[in-house]
Amino acid sequence: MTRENKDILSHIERLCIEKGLKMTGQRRVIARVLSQSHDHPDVEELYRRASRLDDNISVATVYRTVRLLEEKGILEKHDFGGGRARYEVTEQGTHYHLIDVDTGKVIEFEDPEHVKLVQVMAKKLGFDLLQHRLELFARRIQEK
Amino acid sequence: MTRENKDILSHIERLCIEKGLKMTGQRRVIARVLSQSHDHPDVEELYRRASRLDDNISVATVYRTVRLLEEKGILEKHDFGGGRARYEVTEQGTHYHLIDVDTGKVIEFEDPEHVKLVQVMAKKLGFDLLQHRLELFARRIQEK
DNA sequence: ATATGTGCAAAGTCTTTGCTCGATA
DNA sequence: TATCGAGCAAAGACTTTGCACATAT
Repeated sequence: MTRENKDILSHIERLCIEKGLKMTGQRRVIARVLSQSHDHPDVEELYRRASRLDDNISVATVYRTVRLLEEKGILEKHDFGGGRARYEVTEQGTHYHLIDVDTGKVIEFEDPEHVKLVQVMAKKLGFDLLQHRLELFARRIQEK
Repeated sequence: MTRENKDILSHIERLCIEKGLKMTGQRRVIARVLSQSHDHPDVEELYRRASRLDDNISVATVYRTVRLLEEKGILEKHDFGGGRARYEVTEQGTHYHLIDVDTGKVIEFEDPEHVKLVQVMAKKLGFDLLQHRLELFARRIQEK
């Protein structure tokens, strides 16, 4: 990889370095792609985006990298149906997903009250909550 | 299939008949297995349980049957991680899952208030809620 | 220099499907 | 009997992995 565009580290690249990961050219590209992605791409899509920046990347590497980043807590893996895993950069603070069943688009939203609520739910069942997910499958309200 | 044990229809078999499904011996067995299962088995496990009752069943048929029953609304498909789909009989009234991360066990619970709450959430975002899922990943509280 | 990452293609999982035979309504 | 289901094995879709080579630290 050349030096151009390298002085500015992407957000994810910084996180990778903090975690002590060896930064290869491929990982830098994938990190950059992830930093610029504000949706929930699957591996195939990440591979497509990464290849646009650098065609020296194999899909196997994308698979290996997302797994690595997930283990490091940098990425989150989701299953929104459709058979392929989808990824997004871990954000601080829980957020939820509403999936538009007609378009497949995912809308994110937060609800701090709900976060407290589910902790109480778990406690009532005798558990300490580690993680949770709330997913709404819905259809846009028709306005005529 | 012989007549033995046939006079008593299982709960699921009754539902299948109501939906107008052709009841083959295999479907009857799978229906019986499902009626007796109060957990969240995957296809492999259903196949194992069905084979115990009748070894004339192929795993392909189990796949075809769970898909059919899911389409008919008799079964629900879940993804609790682990790569394979897991099934449970549809119950009236939404319920939620708490997954014990140490044992993998799934605890079901209901919360009618929460059902209303998420409908409001969706509405605020401009959507009509079709389905939703809430899953808690948690660890049993230590008492010493 | 050494440990680790990558590409490629093969293999692994889970699931679906084409075809022929068999069973249900 | 005509239609639909089942078994079997092959194919599909997504993901992982073994091996030889390349690269970061």
